[in-house]
Amino acid sequence: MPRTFSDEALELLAARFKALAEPMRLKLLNALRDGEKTVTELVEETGAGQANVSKHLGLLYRHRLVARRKEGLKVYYRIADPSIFELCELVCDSLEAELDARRAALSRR
Amino acid sequence: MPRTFSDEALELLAARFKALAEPMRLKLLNALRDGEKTVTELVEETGAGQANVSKHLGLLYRHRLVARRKEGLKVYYRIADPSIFELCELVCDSLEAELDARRAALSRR
DNA sequence: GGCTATTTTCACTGTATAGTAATGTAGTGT
DNA sequence: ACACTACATTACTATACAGTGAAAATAGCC
Repeated sequence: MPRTFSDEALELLAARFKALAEPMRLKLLNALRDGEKTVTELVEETGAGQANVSKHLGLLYRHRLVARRKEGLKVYYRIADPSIFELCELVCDSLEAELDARRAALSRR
Repeated sequence: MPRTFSDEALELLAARFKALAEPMRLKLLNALRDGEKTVTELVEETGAGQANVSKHLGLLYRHRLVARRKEGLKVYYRIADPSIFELCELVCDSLEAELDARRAALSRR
């Protein structure tokens, strides 16, 4: 039984997808899979600029996708919504199926 | 056991999320839940401009999220990847949980 | 108070894209 | 051939935002 989506619901849905629609943000989320990390650690791990990482983390935080904890000078970020990874798995499955289909379409001609 | 995501995988993932990160496109996909429809029908149902609908459908088509079938003058679009709706359900659940949390946070102070 | 380390914010540039109007294209009927 | 319909494409404007470097905030140390 499909849920019915109001216009506002669609806006919220789109906003969340938009928050996930950036490779850098996915990279950050992925880096947080094995536990909380500081901004500096994330900068090192991703190779991105520090201001850039901070901005992306801020956005993820506003979307409640990550949470943060301040300890002295450092700020530790962590995943706040583990359902993200289910999402990614689902999409990956679908992407693989799509690639398989394209491959099959190629070899068929 | 978490899947490991390469940089390319993250790009592909982000690209798919981006395709879903537009309320109008979600509206179109939602409108296609109950079966295939023509562009004109979708224009009427969404209230958007024809060129706009056509462009969005083209993008969804390139992403293999919808398929199309030409019959005379009309083009019938349909959902090509039903996993989209699982995605939306997942995100909606998460959004509801988030809203509940915010509500609770408000009443607590 | 200064001094350093960590993170955020600001100002800017470039790029991508949503929406729209006009034009193009293909099929249908006369 | 002409006109009409359905859809796609083009050209344009406006807006959003990623990335970057510099300045500003924040917190600990001497």
